[in-house]
Amino acid sequence: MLRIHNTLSGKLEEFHPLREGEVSFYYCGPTVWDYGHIGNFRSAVAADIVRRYLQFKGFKVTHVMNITDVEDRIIAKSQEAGLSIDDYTAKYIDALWEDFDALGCERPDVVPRATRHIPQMVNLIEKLLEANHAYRSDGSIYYRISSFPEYGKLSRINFSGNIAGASERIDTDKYEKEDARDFALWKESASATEPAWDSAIGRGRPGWHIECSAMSMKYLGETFDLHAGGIDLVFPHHENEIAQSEGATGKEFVRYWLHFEHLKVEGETMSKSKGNYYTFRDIAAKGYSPAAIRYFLLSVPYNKQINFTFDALTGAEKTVSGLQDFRARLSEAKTESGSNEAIHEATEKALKDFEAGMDDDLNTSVALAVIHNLSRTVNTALARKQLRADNQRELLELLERFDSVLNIFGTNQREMLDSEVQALIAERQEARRRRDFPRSDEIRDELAERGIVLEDTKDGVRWKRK
RNA sequence: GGCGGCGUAGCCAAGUGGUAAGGCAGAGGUCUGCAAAACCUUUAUUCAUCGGUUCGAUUCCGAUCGCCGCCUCCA
Repeated sequence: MLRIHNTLSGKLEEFHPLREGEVSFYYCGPTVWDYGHIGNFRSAVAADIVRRYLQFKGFKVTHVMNITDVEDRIIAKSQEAGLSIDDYTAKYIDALWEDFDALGCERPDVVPRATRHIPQMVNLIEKLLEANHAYRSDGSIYYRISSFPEYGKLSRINFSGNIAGASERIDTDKYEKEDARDFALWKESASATEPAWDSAIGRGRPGWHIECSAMSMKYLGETFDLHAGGIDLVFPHHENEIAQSEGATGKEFVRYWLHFEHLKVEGETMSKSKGNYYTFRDIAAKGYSPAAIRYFLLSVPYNKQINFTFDALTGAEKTVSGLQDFRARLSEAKTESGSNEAIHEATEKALKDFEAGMDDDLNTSVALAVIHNLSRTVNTALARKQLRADNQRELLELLERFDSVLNIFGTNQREMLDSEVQALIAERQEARRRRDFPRSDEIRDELAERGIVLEDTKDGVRWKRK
């Protein structure tokens, strides 16, 4: 039974979706005004693990990930560049998908964009106005927090305690509001040139929070199972989503809230001013493989801060390559028919332990440890020629299942070597047979320079790309 | 000022009221023509510090120090 930490209750809860066998899952995706920094992808990978593990458990998942493309910063940047919102955000959205795919994240089923859902937002705001949860002030519309007594239930925010240190910042909003805590649902455009939409509630643009309420409702219904995002979204974004959605429908909005912890760099906050700000592309450009980056990002459970260091990434690179070698060795092994009972038991135990770890609030660290332990057991058996055909088949199937969640073993397709390289390998084998080791070493060095690493085994020579 | 998280070997890091998973790096060994890979052995009497509760605490409580986050756009 899967248990997850629900931010709403603050407790570990058994996960039971609304409809048997189906899970509705909304992940608050990125704001597309820049290339995604590595912290964004910590969240994206965490969300991917959530989705994939639910599928592993047999649920049919409807995964919605929004893309925020209406927001003050995007408005400002696109105007600065003299581009429409669509033209300005296009290259960042393309880059997002490239990175997303490189990191092995399964694409969400639905990816709604705020700019494409203005009517739904307007509709929701109208409902809130009717229900007296919202009010007009100048040309803008605000949510009336005093009308929603449960406000604060997700973040457990305590406004009375906040006043002392944070009041200056809360009060600086330039618009006229009844209460400093009230937030904008609809903003009147500041200038005639600013991107804006004409609608029944006036000319303007939506506030940041309303898109998630409107879009999740459209694709997942008024009440849905799982809502995830970075921990920084708890307040105010998710708190406001609850106020908007529950204020408009009178129904429970989300049953389980999941929040992903942040990524630090060398123990510090990542920021451009500190010079430790990295995008996924920066890191990949330094020669680290996307598989290693993915492994690193999922090696620490989602609910813990992860400390990004290049040393750790180098370690992940070696680890991933070891796991991929393991799978290749297993699939290439020549085994005799039958089954080794001890290995069979170890295989079943690994599945059980993997599931137990993941069931415990998606503890990927434990899941990975299970795979490493299995790898050692199986490697030993392979070295001692104790593995039989049934074990081999069973183990390959198990790794396939593990990989349907973690996606770290790589595609493992055997590409063909060009004939020149093949000829060199054959020549080296011949030289070794003649015990002409100077020549065979020469060939090995030459191939290494071409990025092909050779390993001599009892069954012949193996090669892999460096 | 309010609220929350963290501090575990050289590095990354899991975890628990009953005696420290896993990975990387290191050391020794097996195998090998030599390598590589793999395997075996080894690497924290100890979990920031100081107190308390307990038969027993790294795990619970309190204090102290340090780091991180939210309270403002953020993953």
